[in-house]
Amino acid sequence: MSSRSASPSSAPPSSGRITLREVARALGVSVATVSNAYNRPDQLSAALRERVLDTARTLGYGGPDPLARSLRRGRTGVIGVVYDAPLEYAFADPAAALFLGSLAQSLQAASLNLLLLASPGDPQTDPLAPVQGASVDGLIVYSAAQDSELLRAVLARSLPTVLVDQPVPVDQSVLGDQNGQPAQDHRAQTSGVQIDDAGGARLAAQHLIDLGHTHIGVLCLELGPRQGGGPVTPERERQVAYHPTAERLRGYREALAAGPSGTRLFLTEAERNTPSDGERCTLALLQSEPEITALLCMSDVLAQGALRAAHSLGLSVPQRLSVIGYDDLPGSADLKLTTVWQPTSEKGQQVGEAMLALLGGQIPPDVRLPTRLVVRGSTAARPKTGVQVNRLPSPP
Amino acid sequence: MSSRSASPSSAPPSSGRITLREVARALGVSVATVSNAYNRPDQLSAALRERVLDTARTLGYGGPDPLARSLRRGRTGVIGVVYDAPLEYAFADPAAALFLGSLAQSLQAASLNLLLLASPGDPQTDPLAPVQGASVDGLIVYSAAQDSELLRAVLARSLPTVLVDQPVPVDQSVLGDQNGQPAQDHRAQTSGVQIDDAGGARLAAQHLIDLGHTHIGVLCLELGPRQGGGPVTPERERQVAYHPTAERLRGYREALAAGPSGTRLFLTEAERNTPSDGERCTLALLQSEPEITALLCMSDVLAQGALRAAHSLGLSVPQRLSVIGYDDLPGSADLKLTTVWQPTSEKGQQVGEAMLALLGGQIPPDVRLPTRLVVRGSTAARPKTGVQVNRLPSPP
DNA sequence: CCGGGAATCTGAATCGTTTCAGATAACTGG
DNA sequence: CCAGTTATCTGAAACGATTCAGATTCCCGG
Repeated sequence: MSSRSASPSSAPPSSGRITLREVARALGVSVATVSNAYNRPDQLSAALRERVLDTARTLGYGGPDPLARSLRRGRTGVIGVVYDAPLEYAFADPAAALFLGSLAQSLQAASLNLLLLASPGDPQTDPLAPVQGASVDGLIVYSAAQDSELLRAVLARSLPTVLVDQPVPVDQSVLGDQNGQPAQDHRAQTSGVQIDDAGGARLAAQHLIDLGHTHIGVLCLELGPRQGGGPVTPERERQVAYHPTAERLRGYREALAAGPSGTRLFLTEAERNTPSDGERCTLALLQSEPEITALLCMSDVLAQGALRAAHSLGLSVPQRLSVIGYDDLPGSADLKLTTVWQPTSEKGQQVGEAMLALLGGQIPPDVRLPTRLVVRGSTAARPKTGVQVNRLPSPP
Repeated sequence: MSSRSASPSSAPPSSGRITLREVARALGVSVATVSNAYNRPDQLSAALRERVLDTARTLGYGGPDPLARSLRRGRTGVIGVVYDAPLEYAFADPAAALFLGSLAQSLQAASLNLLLLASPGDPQTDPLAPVQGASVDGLIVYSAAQDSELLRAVLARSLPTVLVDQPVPVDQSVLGDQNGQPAQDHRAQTSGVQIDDAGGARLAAQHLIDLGHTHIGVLCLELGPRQGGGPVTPERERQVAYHPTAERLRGYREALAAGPSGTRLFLTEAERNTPSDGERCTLALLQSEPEITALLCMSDVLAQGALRAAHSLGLSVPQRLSVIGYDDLPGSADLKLTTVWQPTSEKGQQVGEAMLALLGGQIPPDVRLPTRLVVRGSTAARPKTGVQVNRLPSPP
């Protein structure tokens, strides 16, 4: 009724996706006006705006292309989460899931979405490509080996970056371009959030020592990327690349050093952080070191496997074998697992807030969150008897 | 030594982020050449390419901007996953995590990354914004209420889309623009992957009926978005918006209809899919319907809560109370939970492959995967005695 | 010495927006 | 009726790349 004009120019806009320009042309207005109809309603009359939106709908135009908009505006509304293992591992780990959940929540408040950036398992493709090619406003590194190419690639992007459970490297060491170029001070854009990994580990080991255990098995998380697991040689221990693993190990050793001199640690490395790997490691470890009466596990997930192994070996927990985990997952209380609690959700929130601060141009201070020992039913005093765990039934 | 020229034009490129153009200018070559140095090494001499890359490094240029590249190329390398609840829920649900993991894996093979698109819990912000504003090559809908705005927004983007556990709506009903505009045939870009939800549910209910149970409680997943939980009225049941919930309910009812006429179902709806909600619901349900001897749970997570509740009430499972779950999570075997297995990982893989096919211009057929009943130790015949579960101790 | 083909490199259009700096028109009060 | 606002709308320059269609140069056999 009201609109008199409709199709002044009859230039065939052809097929394909409709653009702002075509809407503008169809109405005989400028593209700026159409853009304004979407982004700044106050810049045009309500009537015209209505007509624009109507025409857009009729033409099947779904609004400004997000990509072009991002390019022009300089912001994408996306934060990348870097994970240096195949992504399915991330989801398989409840602690990671919990962390990501709370991270996502705190970022969502600022309308930011998470882009999952994982190293492909496939050795064909370049593991750095995702990080280098991602359109993001910021990066969060959830786990990367110290001094790794991946970490370097992240910092090279000079984006706001938050490092989780990992120290922020000093400039020179990590960005050592042989040609002395300063390569931007990435430190100004980078912040760190960590937990007291070593402290928690120390408490755990101390607990076992206090209970009188002298032969303690340690189920380690991966020491470095893609290696394979198994007994840990001193040499391998020296090369530990993952910071949390290194710290927890350090904590264990510190407690040991402070305890009675006869106590010994038997290290084994899980190939992956899964219950079945924990189970496998436990079986192997107990087989080769039958005097072990307690297990320090670097995650509740591994501990769960240890419990399973103990069960299948007929070793009662905690009477014959004490088991202690790390993380304190939601399900661990049900298992009566003694473990080291860490504020996983709060960590996610802190990381989110640090990112928000960085995006806002501030430089938030590094955060360090506490850990705590939660004693439940999976630990007890070292069995009094002559400790003959020997002659294990071979696993079925 | 070799390079003779270095800085012909001395126009100050000023500060900020370095661009392709500035690298080109510094070298005195065209931008096309610099671009080719990165994207088509065969288009320039190795020597020049080396010089280009060197200069780029010196200047601190980190390679072509992903955003601009995506705009020009028309591909982003990102697939959006739409989840119509706050994201922290997604991560809290092991089944979702499992699914996402395998999905991510299958997409990673094609160098595609996952962008998590969740409805913000905050009612302030537009829940459609993430979907409308995401720069993606395709969308995967993990859970959305039927006929919802969200689903409409997804389809309106006319991108390759895969609907998970949800029927693909027919054109007209969902895209009914009042002005008869056809609005693109989105069906050609949309594919579906589902499981036999109803079938699995039927088996579960049948199992309980076969065991002689006549008063069966049902712990439902959310029937619709943001509601609140509690006993399910017939009216509410009619409005169930989530497809899996509807289907499972249908399966339960079908088995019931085929069984002895005295059997009754007592429905209650969990507010969220968490163990503690399952526990809460179970307590409430048993309180109000003490004759219940068996529980059908729509997820293993809820079942886990049910087990916890039973434990705290002193009801032994399965002697006094049978519990049956849905999903068959990795941890459920440990709990001896009888449950309905679904191929969660395969589902993720199928969804990934369907997306790949769509991106490749094909139209993959809809997929429907089977479910199976896994009988473990949490179900048994209905207790013979006069079933006096009455006089429950009030929860502490 | 010449025509033709390969090897290199460049100009300019394009991707689809946003936004700044006006231009035009309409209204205000004096 | 005019200067000064205010309300609307537009032109054109970014944003940072990719890519197609040449333009040059070089090399080679004839």
